[in-house]
Amino acid sequence: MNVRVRFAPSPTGALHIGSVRTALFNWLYARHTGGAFVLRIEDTDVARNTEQSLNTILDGLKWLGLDWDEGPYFQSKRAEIYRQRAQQLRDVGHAYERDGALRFRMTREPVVINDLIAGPVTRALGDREVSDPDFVIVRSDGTPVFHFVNVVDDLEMKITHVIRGEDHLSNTAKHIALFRAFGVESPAYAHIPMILNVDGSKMSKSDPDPAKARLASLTAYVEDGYLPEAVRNYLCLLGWSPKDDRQILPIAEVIQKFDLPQILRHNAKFDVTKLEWMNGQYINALTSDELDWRAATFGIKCADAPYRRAVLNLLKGKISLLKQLPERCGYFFTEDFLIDPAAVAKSPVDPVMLTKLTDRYATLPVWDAATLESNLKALAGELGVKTGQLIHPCRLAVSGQTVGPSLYHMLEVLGRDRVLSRLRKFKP
RNA sequence: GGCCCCAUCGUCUAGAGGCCUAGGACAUCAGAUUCUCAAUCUGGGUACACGGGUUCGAAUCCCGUUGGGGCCGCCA
Repeated sequence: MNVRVRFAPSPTGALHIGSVRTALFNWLYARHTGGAFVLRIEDTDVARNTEQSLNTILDGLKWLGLDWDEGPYFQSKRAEIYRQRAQQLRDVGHAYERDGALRFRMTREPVVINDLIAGPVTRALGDREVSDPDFVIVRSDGTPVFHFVNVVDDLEMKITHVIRGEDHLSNTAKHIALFRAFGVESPAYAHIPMILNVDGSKMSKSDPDPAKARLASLTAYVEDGYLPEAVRNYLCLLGWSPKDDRQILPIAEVIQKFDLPQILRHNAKFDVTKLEWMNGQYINALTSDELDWRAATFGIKCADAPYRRAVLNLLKGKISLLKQLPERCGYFFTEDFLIDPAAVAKSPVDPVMLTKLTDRYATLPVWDAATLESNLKALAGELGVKTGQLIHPCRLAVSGQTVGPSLYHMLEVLGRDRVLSRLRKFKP
């Protein structure tokens, strides 16, 4: 069978992280089967749609590397198709008008949904549905409703597998009834469980808690300096597993192993802490080139490219988010860096010793980490002090902080001129 | 209220009746190491929701309870 799947978001604000996972699973399944990944924009609710949020969707998918094979199709441009399909339902007696709206004559019998993930589900009518099982498919203003256009498009676009959030599982009975009314078989369904906040609440873009609301949008991860590969990898592991003990997986391997029946049936909680760890792993694995251009988007700009790269290389093992870069490496790029008062209080500086270190460093024939280390240690020995008594003040003088990369490597990268001038200028 | 889905460490998961005194990862705690730690390494603690069955044997199968989630719109 020629697999055709689709991602069908509605352009209302930011792209929800749960939608992103739905898109990812659709994409994975398409790539796994060699099928087509179709992008369809469900913009039938004119009042809520914006042009900007369409771009948010497209940019988000591109950022994650989820390329689509067809579309985007816009429901707002397919009115004629819906009009004809509505007429078809009228003709076969499955739709009737009431109060100016067109209603679908829904089956009263329980509907069996053979879900690829949840298994066979028998959906009976609820109490409120029993009293009025039929539902509106075209509003009195003539615009079609979600359940209707969703089914019509899946039919017209020859979608073979509908992979979507579990929030649609109950609605699927309506969709299957609609397909039957059209006289065709419904596509296969795969309802993937939801992702929730760690506290079990729903991830909502409009959560009253701003921190939680932020976590629900893909934008937050882009802004915070997550790598798309890391976000994608983390999302793959929410409800799916390679079944060995690895966490970091090349996407090609996920594509090869991914399949619908092994998707877990229970909801997953979104643990941003683990994602951040994973992001650190991905950052650390970045090549110098990749890190360089990504850092540029986080404000790391310095005309001296070799120096800039050396700095980034030094820092990359110590950060887990790209947005940490400016604060962690600011002192590499300016002489006007801040001397942290707390750091001064923490490690008292003996100016005499610092001067001796400066003098010794000034005479070094070569300037590399090994030489800097051996000389500092030798001086500490001559002065009868612990290396730490030279190291900490030195770190403070050249960086203004108590934490940072290995001192000798840091000095090597900073270079002789910067180091000596900072040591001479420093006043505790 | 009705209908539907689900239930292994705090979190993501491995586990498809004996290999489980339940494995891995994140987090956490302790120790080690280096000049610092937000790095690295080592080690520890922590889970089969509960109650009934079925079976020689159940985390794994069945039923119930409890708990969580979803849907019942002229929103998507």
